[in-house]
Amino acid sequence: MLQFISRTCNVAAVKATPRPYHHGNLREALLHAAEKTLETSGAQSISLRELSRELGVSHTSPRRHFANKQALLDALALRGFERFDLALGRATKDRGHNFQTRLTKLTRAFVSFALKHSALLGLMFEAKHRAGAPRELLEASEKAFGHAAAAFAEGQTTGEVVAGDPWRLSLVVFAAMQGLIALSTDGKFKGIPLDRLVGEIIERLILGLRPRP
Amino acid sequence: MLQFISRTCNVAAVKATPRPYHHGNLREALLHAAEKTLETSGAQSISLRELSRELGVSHTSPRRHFANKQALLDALALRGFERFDLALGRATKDRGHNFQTRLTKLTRAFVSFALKHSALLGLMFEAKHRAGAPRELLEASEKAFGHAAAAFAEGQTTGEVVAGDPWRLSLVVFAAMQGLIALSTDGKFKGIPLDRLVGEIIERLILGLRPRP
DNA sequence: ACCTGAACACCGTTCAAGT
DNA sequence: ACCTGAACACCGTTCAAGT
Repeated sequence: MLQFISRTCNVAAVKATPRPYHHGNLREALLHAAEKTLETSGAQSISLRELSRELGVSHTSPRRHFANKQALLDALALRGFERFDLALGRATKDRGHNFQTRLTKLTRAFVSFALKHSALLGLMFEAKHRAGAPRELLEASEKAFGHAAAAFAEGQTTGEVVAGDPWRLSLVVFAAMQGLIALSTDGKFKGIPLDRLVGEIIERLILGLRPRP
Repeated sequence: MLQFISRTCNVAAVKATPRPYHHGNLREALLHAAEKTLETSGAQSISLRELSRELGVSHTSPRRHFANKQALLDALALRGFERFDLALGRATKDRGHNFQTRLTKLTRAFVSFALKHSALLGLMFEAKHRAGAPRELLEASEKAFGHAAAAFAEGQTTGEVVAGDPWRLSLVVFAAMQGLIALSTDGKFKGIPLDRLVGEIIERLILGLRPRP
């Protein structure tokens, strides 16, 4: 399986082999190459001309698959949200735990995704924020964050969570995680690794900032 | 005073008036023009050549004042953090209130800054996050966020806040705000304006997600 | 349907030269 | 000390033409 992937995706191999006039899978190849560039050199280093060069096609061929550069970035962001959704779904599918445990798993999955794909996550939110962002992108984002709302709703039925709109309650947690990542550098906040902070923050959110009466 | 500013900063006036060989204030003028572009068209639209054109100087003259484009963006981010610091400082200087009120004022100031200068805030965090970001930028960020830590420390002395490192406690609040902004679109989350959500979130953070016993 | 090549209007950065 | 002009090596996008 891994060999299959590396054979179809290996850029050098594609370049060396005499390529037919039609690439056959240019859209996929562009997205794959773009993501590699994103993770290694940042979003600003993504260039349609450079990607074309890597894939051995003319610099105008991306046009057939993406109306412009932004469309390619949006497609990359959409894939990001889809994978993000899967990661969060996996983290919450096990219902045999209490609310705090589920919430901790969910937030750890979030932080883990953020650390592994930090440039992609940045691109995802930037694309979503853009004026005139495609509807699919907003929907994909909504879907991913729905996992938290679902966990909160279930926590309410078991009496572990206060009453209120689950979406607005879950906002607090996601916001805290998203912000934690934004405020941190190198996966650390004031020298403490993020994944060590997660458990602490979740407990603080559940118990509140006020001293116990 | 306002007239003075508009006279010295008005780009059209500078362009129309026969300009001496030395601009005299090119560094300032570049930063001012760059911020205008940032707020109206986004960070990606900032171009050294275009700024030079607007100011009526050659496209190579920015080089004397900024080693490269990134240096100009960093300078812009640094100014952002300084203004951010001032805004948060003003919001917390009045000590005649309880912890919840002070915290709400602080977070409202944060959200207000974020809504007024969203592109700048984005640039600030991106610049801070960059590998090899200048030390000044990290220090300026630290200084601004110190206002929250101070409010938490004081809340502890009056028994309104649980024990613990004030920096780590304040992280929860700032993270929540930062994330709230990131997760929202157009200053709204699911149609509800951010400033309406702030009070609700602060109360939730203070009381906790758990139902009252 | 998919890809190419030439052309256009942009970039940032470097460097020798001017005031 | 500060600014300029020419040059270099890049961009994204358009469009007529090729397979």
